[in-house]
Amino acid sequence: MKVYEKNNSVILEGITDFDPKHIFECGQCFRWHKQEDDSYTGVAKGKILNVKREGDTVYLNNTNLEDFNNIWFDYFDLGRDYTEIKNILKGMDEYLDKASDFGWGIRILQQDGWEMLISFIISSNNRIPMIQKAIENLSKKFGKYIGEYNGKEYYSFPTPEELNKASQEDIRACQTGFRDKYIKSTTESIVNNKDDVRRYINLSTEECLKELLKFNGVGPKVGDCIALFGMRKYDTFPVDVWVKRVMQEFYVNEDMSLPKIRAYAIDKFGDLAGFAQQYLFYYARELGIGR
DNA sequence: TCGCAGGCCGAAA
DNA sequence: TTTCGGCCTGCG
Repeated sequence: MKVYEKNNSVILEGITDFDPKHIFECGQCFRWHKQEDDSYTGVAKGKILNVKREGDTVYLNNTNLEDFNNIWFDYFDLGRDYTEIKNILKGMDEYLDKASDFGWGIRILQQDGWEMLISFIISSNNRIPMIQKAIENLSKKFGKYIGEYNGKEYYSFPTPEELNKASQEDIRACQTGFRDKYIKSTTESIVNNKDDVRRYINLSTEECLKELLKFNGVGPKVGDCIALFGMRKYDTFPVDVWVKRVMQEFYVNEDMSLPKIRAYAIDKFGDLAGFAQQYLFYYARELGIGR
């Protein structure tokens, strides 16, 4: 892969296993929006970025080499060999073979743990457009104005201290619904205890999940998502309705409970469970499997 | 209309 | 330990 900077863009030539649609629509993030030219614009780490792919070239627009090296290389998990991951998964069974071909360009973003914590609390029993709207509202009300890109204003996700200024009513006014009390309680707990969820990255997967489940509004599925998408715990397997459907379609009985499906998958896919989950989720949702 | 959506909480079995 | 009802909100 050749990397160079040109006109406020960083260009990645000859890149493999990278597709914006697959990355931004496989269920791991909520702040990236598709543009008219099929590129995606979003906010991460307090920066606005636009991502576009043409063949085996990826354009990271509105950035420079310094930010690429300090931020985006890790954010897009570019140090990991996804070709190898897919090869191992393909060897496991025909369903993963198909699913990893279908979502060939998926990468698990290394997102901020705190943002994942609040985002996935909002995701419970909710729809994706509503989740996106609520996160957008919280950012606009309590985050910082970052700037404008293509005529649209962007705001950073609020820090724990910034969000702690919001009352429960303020939070509900951002369209969070009944999850307002969970967000308030979780934010308060973090600020009052001077906790930093980034330290959870250093914990074992088991310890990490145990800590996450202490927060109000975080159950098994939400905890798994935060651990996988925000804490680099790749040996977890979040079971949402789509994953449940695809697992029941291909692997297990119709009546198997969620915790048992999770245990089955972690046992079967091991250290690559999180990656398998992403390929299976994207495959199931795009094709409407089990509906 | 009313069920339901990328679940969780608290109570009850 | 596992099961169940209720829940903001907006869409089909």
